[in-house]
Parts: sequence; C-alpha cells; structure tokens
Amino acid sequence: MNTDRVFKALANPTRRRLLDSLRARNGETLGGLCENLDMTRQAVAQHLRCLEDANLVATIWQGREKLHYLNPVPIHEIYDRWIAKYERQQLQALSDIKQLAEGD
Amino acid sequence: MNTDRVFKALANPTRRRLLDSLRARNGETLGGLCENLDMTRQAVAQHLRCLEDANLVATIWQGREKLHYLNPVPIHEIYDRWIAKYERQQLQALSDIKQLAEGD
DNA sequence: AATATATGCAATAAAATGCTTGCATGTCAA
DNA sequence: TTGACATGCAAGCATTTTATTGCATATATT
Repeated sequence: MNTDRVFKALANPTRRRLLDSLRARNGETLGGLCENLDMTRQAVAQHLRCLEDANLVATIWQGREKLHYLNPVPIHEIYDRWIAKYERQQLQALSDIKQLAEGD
Repeated sequence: MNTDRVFKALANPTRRRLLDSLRARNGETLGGLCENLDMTRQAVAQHLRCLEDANLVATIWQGREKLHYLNPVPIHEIYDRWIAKYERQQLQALSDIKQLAEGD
C-alpha cells in the first residue's frame, strides 16, 4: 500500500463524497457519480483516477460504461497501521496534557 | 471537529512524521522536532500550526519553549465517523467486485 | 452507416501548498 | 543589561492540485 497516496486521496472533500456515493450505491458509472457533483465530468474522472491510483476504488468496464467499486482495504490498513497505535495512547496522552496544564 | 482540516493535515508525510515523533516523545519543543527533519525551523513551525489547527496537536508554553502534545481524539473520531462504516461493508464490497469480474 | 452516448486524453489557468529568507519579539543566563 | 536562544510573523517563489475547455476514441442505437 502507498500510504501517502491513500492519505492524499482522502484529503479532498469531493473524493470523500465520491467514496460516500459508492458506499451508498456500489458499482456506479462515471456519469452517475457526476450527477451529485457540481463540476465537469472530466474533473470527476480525475478525482476517480486519483482514488483508483490509491487503490480505494476498483473499476470494471462493462461495454462503454466504467463501473466503480469501493475497495475498503486501504482504509482498513490505514486504521491498522496508523490509527490504532494512536488510540492506544489516547488516555495517557490526554492526562499528560492535563497534568502539565495544571502544573503552575 | 473539522473533518477536512484533519484529513488535510494527515495528507502530508512531514506532518505524519511529526505526529510519529510526538508519539515517541510527547511534549517535544519546536527545536527538538526540527532535529529529525531536513527543512528550516520555520517550515516545521508551519506544519505544526497546521496540526494545531486540525486539533491534532495541543501546545503549552513553558517559558520561551513551546511544548507539543499529541491529541489523538480527532484521529479516533475520524475512525468512528468515517472509517468504521467502511469496514462494515468490506467483505460485501469485495465479493461484489469478484462476482462481477468473473461474471463474463 | 450515421448519430448519440460514455469515456479518455491533453493543454491550460487558477488556486492552494510547501518551503525559503529576513526580520521581530520575548525569555533566559552571564 | 547585554547577548544568546526559542519562537513568531510575513513576503515571495516554486510546485502541486483542482478545475476547465476542446478534441479523440469506442460502444451503443436507429
């Protein structure tokens, strides 16, 4: 997994909306995904390519239509490798801050 | 929580390294955090401000030093509100894709 | 075969980002 | 009180990102 690509892909609100759309309706076409968004088809296609490059979306051609499917694996991997280890320290870190803040 | 700010903050490898540094050594000063990074102090300070704006880092002044503390809450919230719901569908989505790919 | 539909590709323009340099401010220490 | 240290502020520049426009290609429909 390319961590940086995944984080960068997630850093854009339009791309997060696209992932949400696919969560609601997996297998959508480019045209279908455009309907919710206020920008050109080409712009949406670029966002989708970005999501594909990050491996967050997989595509299948069906005739002249390109179907888009959510791939939740990279998001899960980010959680495993990156977020979970922060959660473990959560309470410790917070109490550290409080102690220092009240320290003088 | 400002979701967009948090995602944008996480989208930069230097800022992720800073969070990692704080995970290893919570309460570091700006100067200390600079030592691992190959850029000017001012650049690091800008990254830290970005992390502060995203509420990922909390700071406390101690004399002329500014101490930086990791705040894991936004990361946890992102997991809760944004990642967990993707995980739930993980297996379903993957099998959908496989079925379609093998479909003809 | 001709036309409409779904998408791709590429050049650009505008905006955001990342980093630098230079100077200012506040705190510590001799 | 003077000089060193830790940080802040701000302007400028290069790069990246986001979106647009225009044209090309491939599939479907009539």
